[in-house]
Amino acid sequence: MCSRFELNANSRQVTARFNLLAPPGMPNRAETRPTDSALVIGVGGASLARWGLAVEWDSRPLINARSETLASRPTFRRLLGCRVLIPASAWWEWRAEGTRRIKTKLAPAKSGLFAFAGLLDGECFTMITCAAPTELAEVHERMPVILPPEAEAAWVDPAVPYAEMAPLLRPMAGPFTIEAEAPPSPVQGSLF
DNA sequence: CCAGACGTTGTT
DNA sequence: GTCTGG
DNA sequence: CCAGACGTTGTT
DNA sequence: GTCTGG
Repeated sequence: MCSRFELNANSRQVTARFNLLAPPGMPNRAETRPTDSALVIGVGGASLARWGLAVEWDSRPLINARSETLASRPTFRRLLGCRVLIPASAWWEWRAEGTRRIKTKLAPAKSGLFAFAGLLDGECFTMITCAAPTELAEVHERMPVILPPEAEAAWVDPAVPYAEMAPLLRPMAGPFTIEAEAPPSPVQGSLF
């Protein structure tokens, strides 16, 4: 599921939206993929972290954590107090249509920045997922957890027990904008 | 980052 | 070799 | 002891 | 590498 997202904003906009004390250094690109650096906001403010936890049994980064089970997974359990916000403006899923996969850009219809729920492990982070609501299920059955803005401060506060935060890990209410992106064009068209 | 696809016709 | 998706 | 999981997503 | 189940 979510293996790509966007933060289409500048440092000043992020500072204002998340009440930061100082403008953060921003990622090089708006579009973030696994292992890329992304902006994360924790109890100590904003910083850059790599997307995906390193695990011993797979060379690929562990980019998602299921909300339904993360409290019982040893890999994530130790991180339940290292909660971070991941500022974003949209994310992508791939809708299966026969054998084709249609890249689809998703965002809350109410425009503006929002925050995914993440867990930080040193310099790497993972993104928490939940079931997708009906409106999005036809695109993809899962989605990243988007926190209600009023819960963002508590989410990053390690003094707040995880048990109080767990109820937040559920599908965001819509509506959403859903934009299918143009299928990739051939690198070289036919000559005639 | 890395594994897997990358295409179609016609049909095992 | 390059692109795509997880 | 030792094979298999360990985590996700999507699904042969 | 470490943990778990048979």
